[in-house]
Amino acid sequence: MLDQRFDPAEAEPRLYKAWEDQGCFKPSGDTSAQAYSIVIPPPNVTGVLHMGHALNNTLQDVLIRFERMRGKNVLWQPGTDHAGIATQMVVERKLAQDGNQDRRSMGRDAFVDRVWEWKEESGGAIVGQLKRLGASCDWSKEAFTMGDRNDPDNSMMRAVTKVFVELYKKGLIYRDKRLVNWDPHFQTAISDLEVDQREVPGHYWHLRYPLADGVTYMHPVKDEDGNVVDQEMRDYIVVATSRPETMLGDTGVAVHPEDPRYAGLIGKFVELPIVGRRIPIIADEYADPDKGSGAVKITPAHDFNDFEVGKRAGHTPLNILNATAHIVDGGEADEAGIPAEYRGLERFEARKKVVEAFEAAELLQEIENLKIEQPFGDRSNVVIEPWMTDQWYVDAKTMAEPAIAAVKDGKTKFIPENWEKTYFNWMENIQPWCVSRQLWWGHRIPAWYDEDGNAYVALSEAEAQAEAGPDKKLVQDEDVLDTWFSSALWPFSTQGWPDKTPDLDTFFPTATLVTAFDIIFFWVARMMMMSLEFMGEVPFKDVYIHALVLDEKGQKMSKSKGNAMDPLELIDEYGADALRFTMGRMAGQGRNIRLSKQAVEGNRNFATKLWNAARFAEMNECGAPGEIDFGKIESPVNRWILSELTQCAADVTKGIEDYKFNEAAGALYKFIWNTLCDWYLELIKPLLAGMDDAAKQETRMVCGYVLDESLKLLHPFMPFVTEELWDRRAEGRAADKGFLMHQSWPSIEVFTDEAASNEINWVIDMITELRSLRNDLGVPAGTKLPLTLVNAGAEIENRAMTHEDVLKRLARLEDISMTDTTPDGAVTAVIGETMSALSVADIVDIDEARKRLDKELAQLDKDITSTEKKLSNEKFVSRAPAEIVEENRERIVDWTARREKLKVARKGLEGL
RNA sequence: GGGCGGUUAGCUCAGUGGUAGAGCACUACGUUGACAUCGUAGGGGUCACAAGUUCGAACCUUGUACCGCCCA
Repeated sequence: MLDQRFDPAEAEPRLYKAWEDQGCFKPSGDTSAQAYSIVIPPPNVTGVLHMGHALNNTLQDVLIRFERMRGKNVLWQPGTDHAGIATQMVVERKLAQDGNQDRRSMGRDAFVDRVWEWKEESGGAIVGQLKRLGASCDWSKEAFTMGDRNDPDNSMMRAVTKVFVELYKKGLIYRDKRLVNWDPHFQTAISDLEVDQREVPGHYWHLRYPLADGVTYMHPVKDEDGNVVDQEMRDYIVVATSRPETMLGDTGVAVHPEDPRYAGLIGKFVELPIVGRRIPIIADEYADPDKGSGAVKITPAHDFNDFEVGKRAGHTPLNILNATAHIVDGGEADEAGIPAEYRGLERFEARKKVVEAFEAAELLQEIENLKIEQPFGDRSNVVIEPWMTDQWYVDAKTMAEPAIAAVKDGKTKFIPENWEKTYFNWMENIQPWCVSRQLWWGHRIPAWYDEDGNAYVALSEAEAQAEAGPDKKLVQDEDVLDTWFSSALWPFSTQGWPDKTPDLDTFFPTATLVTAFDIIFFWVARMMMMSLEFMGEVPFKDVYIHALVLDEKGQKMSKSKGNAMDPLELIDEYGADALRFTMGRMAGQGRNIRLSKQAVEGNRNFATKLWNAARFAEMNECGAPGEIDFGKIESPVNRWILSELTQCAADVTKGIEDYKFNEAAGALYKFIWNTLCDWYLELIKPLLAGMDDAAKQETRMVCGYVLDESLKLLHPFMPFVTEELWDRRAEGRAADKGFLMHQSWPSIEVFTDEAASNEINWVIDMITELRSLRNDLGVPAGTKLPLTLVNAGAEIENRAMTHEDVLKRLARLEDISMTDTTPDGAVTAVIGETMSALSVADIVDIDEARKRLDKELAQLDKDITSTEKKLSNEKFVSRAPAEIVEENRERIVDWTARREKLKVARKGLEGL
């Protein structure tokens, strides 16, 4: 006997373990079947499961379980990525907490060992969390972007090295000195995408740069409204900056070539305060006449725009910051002419001191308070500095071309389609991809330098040495590769590439990538580029972009806002099935998900409802019949539920195939709750309790069958409760057929029986309307009333007699009788097409009965009038499709007949 | 500045041209040997606004307003 309710906390771990122990997640290996593969977007090895993961992996698991049941040879490839900065950060922090040496004093090898130890002990917690969610990944193939520490020859490592070397040989990787986003905290370059542009309160300092050589000019003076009222003579030019300390590295001042105010100054010089350097005033369209003073200081070594301006003007960038964002010392400081008291100052200290110096020299014109956009490292939360360094770059522009073409040609499709635009927009404006990072945790760059600084890029040190010649002393590049460089290879590196393996043959390219939009740039684009370059094929046919999970108020969840919901807490409280089904029901295309606890609770209730339906089946000996022959089913209610079931199967299948998860989940919810539980189980109760053994047997069989098929259809969304019920119901099943997750997906052929549907829908309408009438009249819930049908006609009378038990039970009727004349002392109503009289005697509110009829009559009058008007419109009749016109005509007929009967009923109430 | 999306019941959202829907919340009533994590019934909407196309618009077009997000 089933318990009163499902206990997810007990059942879920047990079921997951059973699946895993039996190897249920491995591909079937059936090579005659179509292969279907998904690679998981590898979560950070430092990560913990958040709502985004929960959604992302639920949807993947729905697809995977669905296709597995459809008989495909299915692989869901799991794994984690090594998350260069994040992991290094975690381990460094841990070292500090434990009072150990920092990484620099312990040395590179020892530190990297320490990171591996951390990874093995506490990394990958998220894997266990994915299991709690029910993810049916093939864990025997779990991969890691850094490969296997104990196997230096592992393919994940070799893949990265091979790709780097080959791209270098093709000229698609090169070394260059450019500005990068420099994180002074981690002392590494980071990508644009790891930089958060945040709007913060800041200042514009308006600085006066004195003109050199005694030059003066007339500058317009404006009044409060901005009108020019006067001219004044100036011996300085004003520049505005939010970073005054960078002036130490200024190489010029730019004005717009067509700005009349400064036309005479172009080619003149200013004498840079503090450092005393003479720098030119140049014309460049970058200077915006409407912004600030219209003149802008140029610091090529510390600003991306200035870098370009400086290049155009032929300036040599002057670097004034070191790797920790302190003012330089030594040769570089000498070159820039930086006074001793500024050297070695931290950047914000230097800023303060520069401003003070300008103030003291009466060169500080104004401090404007305003919001400024400032770049922050998304991991370090410190202000990022544009900084000149030598880095390795991938020629992304060249590699993007085939990746753009592949989507244009439809080889890879985005769903929803409009994300293509985002992809194209980014790909078409792609910048060189800086792939080197000044970290220790990651794939070491396979480049060696001789003493003259010549680089040798090779698969191994020995090869590099061979290339350089025996006399050269080589040193390997200190840097590692960007984590995304290795995850870009994920769809094929996880399948054994560069070796030619059966898995690679079978599971590459993958079927679908499931991800959120924010990773299109990070990852999708890069996988496209790398797969096309090295495999000659797109990595996946479909890219399904799902929503973000927001809180109830529609805000992004974040730890700092404190509005984050923990999926594991929700799983603890309501079960993984409830969370998954909630995600599925809300995963409509192109819309974000606002998650609330209430929603999850509602879906937990849905699981309980299903559980109790199974309990009902158990109590009534509705076993597990396996396949049944629809042709032999006789009773209308059973034929009706089979047609509803098959329609549901078709809808669920279509929904998942089209990535319309909400439609699939919605169809299941509606079928199981509103059709199966609310009606079918109620309608069959008299049959199950009745004396007709044949009907009873048939009903038991159909009920059991429908329940089992429902479990199959629901399984991809709610794997645990369905598997548990499948197992608990196994007793009646002919043979042990194993796990539900390995059953065949139901057929999508829809079984229809219009006559049965009409009959059952009549019963349902009858009951609904009688209940509504009783409620409106204020009939006490427990009171049984006699019902009389007046002039109902043979078909209706037959139906009423056939379904007498059900009608009596569900509409609380004393009995049902037929008559030709309206009985006295009864309240009459029109139910369906039938005048019906409920003998309610004095227990009802006759006023309410009249009101009810008046209301309905008024509504009918309105509907009839407006439809008549429509039909009298010649244009409607001539232009609208014939079936629509016909439909409206039929409506009029039906409504008019109903109105006549209502009028009679209303008249009957006059005397009461 | 460029792009994308949204605006439908108190809330969260379905609804791609033909009688406005669901879940939650709310109100009333609870009886039936699956289920109170439940059942039955009910109230509640100028589909943001304006103009247009159409026999007919929540849906198509244009514009406006407001709200998100992405990119620069």
